[in-house]
Amino acid sequence: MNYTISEIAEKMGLTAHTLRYYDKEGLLPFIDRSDSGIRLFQEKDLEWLAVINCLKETGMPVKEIKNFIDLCMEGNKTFKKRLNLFLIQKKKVEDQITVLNKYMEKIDYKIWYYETALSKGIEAANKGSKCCKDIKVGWVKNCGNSKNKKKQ
Amino acid sequence: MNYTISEIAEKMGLTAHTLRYYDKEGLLPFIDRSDSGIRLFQEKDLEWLAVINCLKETGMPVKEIKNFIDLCMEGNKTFKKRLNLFLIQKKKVEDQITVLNKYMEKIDYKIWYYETALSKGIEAANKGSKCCKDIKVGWVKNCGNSKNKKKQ
DNA sequence: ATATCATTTAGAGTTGACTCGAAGTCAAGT
DNA sequence: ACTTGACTTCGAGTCAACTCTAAATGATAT
Repeated sequence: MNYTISEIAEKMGLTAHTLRYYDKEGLLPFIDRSDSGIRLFQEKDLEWLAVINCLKETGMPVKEIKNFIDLCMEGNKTFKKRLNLFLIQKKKVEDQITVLNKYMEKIDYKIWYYETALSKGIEAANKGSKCCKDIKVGWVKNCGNSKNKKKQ
Repeated sequence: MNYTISEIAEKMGLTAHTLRYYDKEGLLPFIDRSDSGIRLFQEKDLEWLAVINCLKETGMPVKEIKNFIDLCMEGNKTFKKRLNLFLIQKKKVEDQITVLNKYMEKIDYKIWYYETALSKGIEAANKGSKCCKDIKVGWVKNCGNSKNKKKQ
């Protein structure tokens, strides 16, 4: 059974415009067409879209996704290259998660700072921090006048 | 002691252009200027930049960062709003990490798939998957042999 | 003091990823 | 047959976030 571009757009949380754009960019060379040129999406295409979506959501640009699709179209002889591509992508996602966790610490410090300042006053917040020394100096106070420092 | 825009750009891993762009967008209202109009960056500004960087790297658009900076400039009476902003941002980062972990599973499956196909053949990979049923149908199989299509 | 290099502004250009509009074609319902 | 609404392509427009250029001024080294 076939689906229209709108049905697929709906299922994938995209617009039909976006799907046509992806097609134009060479991301969807596998979709069939009717005699009159209308795209006939099938169940299997949802798998393709899921992988494209995975790569896109983990930060791969459209052009690189196209390269991957091109590899797929070349057949089994590109397995090694594709494996490598996913190994690289895995590393990138791991790095992204690491970075996000790092920033999460900063955000947690800010939350702690503001909560302390709100409940006990600014002085307590400025004195109390034992964690996150790198951003210890309240930059509340510093909205204009500090002495401290250092960050990479 | 003061730093030039280039020194700060270097330290922050940005370009001087980008810093001027941020300034133009209202992200750096706190930096001093010399009589002749040259920006005089101080240690304290590195803290500001670190927080701006944190918000930017966790996906906050420049315009929203500006709103936050504006709140800071209004002084202590905006503490509650700022706390709230960071609580929202924390939630967003948690969500991002969750999503990335989800995609990581898909990537791991792909890696497993290609490794199995490479070491034991495609059939084994197509039969063996117990996990990730949603992408179980080998799209390896589906590569290349779909009837055809058109393309712009 | 002169050359060289950095800084300033305003504004234009680039890139990536859509997003939309026009004009035409196709398919389903009455 | 006709209307309506979804589909098609092509190309232009939008938006965010830079990125660069030009022309002028500032700072530094010889």
